Amino acid sequence: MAKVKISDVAREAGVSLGTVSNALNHPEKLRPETLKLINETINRLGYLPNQSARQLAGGATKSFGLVLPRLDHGFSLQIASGAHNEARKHGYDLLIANADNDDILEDHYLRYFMGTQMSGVMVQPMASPDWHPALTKMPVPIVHLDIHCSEPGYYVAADNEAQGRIIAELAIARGAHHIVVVGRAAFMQLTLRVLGIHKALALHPDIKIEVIDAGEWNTAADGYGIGTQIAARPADERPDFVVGLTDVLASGVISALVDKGIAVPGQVRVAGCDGNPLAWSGSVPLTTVAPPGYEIGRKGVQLLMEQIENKAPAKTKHIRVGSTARTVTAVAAEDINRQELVRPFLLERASTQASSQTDATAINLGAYL
Amino acid sequence: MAKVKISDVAREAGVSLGTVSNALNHPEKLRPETLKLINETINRLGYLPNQSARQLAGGATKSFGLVLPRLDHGFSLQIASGAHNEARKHGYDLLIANADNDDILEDHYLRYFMGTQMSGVMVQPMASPDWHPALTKMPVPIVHLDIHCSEPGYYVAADNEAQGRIIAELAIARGAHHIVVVGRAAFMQLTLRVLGIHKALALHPDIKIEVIDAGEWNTAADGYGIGTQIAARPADERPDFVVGLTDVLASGVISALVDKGIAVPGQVRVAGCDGNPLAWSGSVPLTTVAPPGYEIGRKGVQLLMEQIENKAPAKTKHIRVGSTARTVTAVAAEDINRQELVRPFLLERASTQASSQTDATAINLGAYL
DNA sequence: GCTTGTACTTGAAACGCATCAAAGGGGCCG
DNA sequence: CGGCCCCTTTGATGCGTTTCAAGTACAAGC
Repeated sequence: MAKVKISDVAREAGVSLGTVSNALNHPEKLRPETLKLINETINRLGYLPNQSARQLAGGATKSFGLVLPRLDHGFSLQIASGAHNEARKHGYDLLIANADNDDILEDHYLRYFMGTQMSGVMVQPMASPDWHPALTKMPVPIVHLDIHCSEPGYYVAADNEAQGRIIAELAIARGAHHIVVVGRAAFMQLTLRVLGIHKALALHPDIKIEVIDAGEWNTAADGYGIGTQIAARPADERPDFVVGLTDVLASGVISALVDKGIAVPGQVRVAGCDGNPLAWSGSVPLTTVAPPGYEIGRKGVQLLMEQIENKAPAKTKHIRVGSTARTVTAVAAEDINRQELVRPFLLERASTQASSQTDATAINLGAYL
Repeated sequence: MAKVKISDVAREAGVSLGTVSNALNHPEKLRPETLKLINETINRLGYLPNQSARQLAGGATKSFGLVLPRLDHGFSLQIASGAHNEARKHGYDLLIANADNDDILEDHYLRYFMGTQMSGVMVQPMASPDWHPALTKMPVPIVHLDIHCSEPGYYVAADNEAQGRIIAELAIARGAHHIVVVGRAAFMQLTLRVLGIHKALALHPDIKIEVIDAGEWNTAADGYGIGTQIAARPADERPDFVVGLTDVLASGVISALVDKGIAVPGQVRVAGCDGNPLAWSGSVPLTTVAPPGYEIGRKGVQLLMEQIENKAPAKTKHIRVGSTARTVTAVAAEDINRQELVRPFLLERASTQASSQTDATAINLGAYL
């Protein structure tokens, strides 16, 4: 089953090689009947252009590459979705690679994309702030997502500090006196969230704050452990507000509390960070601050386009998405709707009910807060 | 910022073009010192091999393409995850494209992948049973996922009929007298589920069964509508068991019932199909039959490998995954754990509690059934 | 010193296509 | 009928690699 090449089509159709090429790339240049003849021949022979050859001969391809650390994280999916839509809008393809939480693989795919004459590449890097400056210097536009660092380059990230602030303000608004933050700030993103919380609480010295490490991976089980521990405390040492640095942690905490007979949100309120639909499962609806993944993906592609279109683009550009409370909410909620990532319909119900109740700066998805 | 090419490296390192190529592809052929010199030069210049040229000159690449209808569907993600792991195991890359529920895009990406000298391509096609036989004839191994049809080719799919049977048996085991199936069997997969249910119930003529169309898209809102309608019935016309053809539908039904004051599972039990974590959100834990997405992805890659390695592979091969109750459960549960798609930890708890209670053939994720 | 063998290295050819300067064909005008 | 212009088609050239037959250098063996 030898591959059909352009010259086969040309011979079969009785035209020249260049004409077939034109039929593919500049159909408007051909006489309609010639075009039709060629297209028929193409279909008849089952011809498929060799992309490698096209790219080699023609230069850059109209496609972007996106390297994600995992595919099963809602945030990454939102990024992918936003990037995809924006890319299509500009007529570009988007190819996605899963680095599977592996630095080596991430690097591998990144180089692969850059070597494939992609018009641009985006990464949501693993937690390495000093991420491969070598790759940034390559002659391929690259945008880093969900990360900020001081290296020159293009970055789009959620304002994690603002997320912390929002959560803290939520706690304050709910009259919290004793807040426990659960999770290990293993990544810059998480550190910033904690920082935001602290900053917001600095104005309220009367509120007691405690940060509890939950183990290396911030799993639901870790959260459950901490939750159990909290439940075991005498009532007066128990916090009235728990913040999970991730939704998954918060989810574990809630389960533990409920299991131990502590009412949520009756006795203890719990909130998370991430807007991670995968953590909102089971009996654990969660109030959360969602970083605008969709928007980050979109902005990323826009930055790529900017680099492509401007001959001499800025060397560095940092974009922080959702730096204000209102933006975080609005964008995130809109995203989720748009993507049908979570029961949009229930979301709708919830927001209708909640709208008059408070100017909540977080998405309230359930009745737990 | 002109791109560095292999000839630049060669000149700079004072060796010939072919030697640099060897350094990249057959390092064992070079004298260690030459290799070192070349590698240093490569790093110094920031050389990145042009993949297009490599592929053009060298033939197939060790990578697979996977075209998915959506990225935000848990099932597709499981497929991606399984395919990814299996591909890496064989030393192949996996590139993913999002067809965004668009036939045109699906076709586009498919052709793109085939034209990129991919070693093989996999699709989870939109619901077109007579899917593009033209592409099947291309000289690139292709595997269709989650679909069966009579065209020759390679297929891996969940046994949807078995899923229906499992749900029905579950209902029977729970002592159901009146079952309502909610959803429009718009796709073959859904039709098969309904068929499975009917077949299983054929042995129980005493059980009343009703199928209610829920509108074109089987949304949560559709489910909510049906749920409301069911709730409005006089108690004796109300079913005691509702099956959502998808989890999303079931999720909507539960919400409606609960909103209207009907106890779930007290008065009405509800089950879904899909194993879709995204539907298990909020206050809607769900018993569901999960098709083994991870396994389907894995098997798909295996079929690809089979086609690649055998010179004269079978023309057609259909694989049905999870045709027995036990398999469906085991694989799915294992998957979910492996991928941390849903709070694996809670799953663990649930299964511990449930284990002695019944030989449930479905994943029981909550207390609702 | 010559041969044979070993261990690397060389560079031309080919991969399949897009491009573009040039050629071809036909209509229109004078 | 000739000249001109426009529309369409042609095909040689080059894209950056890999490959592989041919070449080089050096060592060992006779």
